[in-house]
Amino acid sequence: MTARWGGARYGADPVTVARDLLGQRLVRVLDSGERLSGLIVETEAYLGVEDRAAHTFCGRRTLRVEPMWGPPGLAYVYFTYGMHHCMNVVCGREGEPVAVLVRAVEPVEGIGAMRAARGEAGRSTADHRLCAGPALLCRSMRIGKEFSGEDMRLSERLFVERVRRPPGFAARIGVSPRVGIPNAGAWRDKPLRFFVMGSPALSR
DNA sequence: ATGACGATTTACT
DNA sequence: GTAAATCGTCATA
Repeated sequence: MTARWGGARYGADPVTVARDLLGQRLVRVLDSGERLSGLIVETEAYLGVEDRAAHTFCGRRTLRVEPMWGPPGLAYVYFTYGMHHCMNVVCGREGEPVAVLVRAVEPVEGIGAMRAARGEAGRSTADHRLCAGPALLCRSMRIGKEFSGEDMRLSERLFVERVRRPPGFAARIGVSPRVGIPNAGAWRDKPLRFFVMGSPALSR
């Protein structure tokens, strides 16, 4: 039996959680019982009320972002561009609306089901590209808005499993500015994106 | 009630 | 490289 990742770790600050999630396994269990999973290879930290790029900038608290104000370990899933979903892991202390966006996963289990979930586009997609982007991983792993607020510490259908990182893993972690936030002023350039250097499953 | 805008992806010039 | 797709969410009125 594989141990779950998480517990008190979710309560750390978003930069720490973003780095610690790299190399761990994101698991989605379908209603059929089939497991879809992959190793997390790319994340971004969103720092809450001060962070102009965050949905909770200036303390915004609406129905959509309510999970971010909840206890660490909840999922926050939002819909954007009229067609895409993106998944976050809420972290920090309860009442501190910070989170980590999961941007890319390297598929491990359920690759056939992931490809099927992509529909026509999946046919010509290489395994390592099935979850190479925040909206792609939600589509491939069937993570929709119904998972916003899901408690990943307890859920049987969406959670993170602990993976033993290989020696020297920390040296393979790269850092860069976040993707797709050109209008966030000084926050645009802050080094809050973390990724496994050399992974073929990175976004874009 | 209305208008502007996305924490993106894909297709096309 | 640029642009289209497409609609929920949020701010303004």
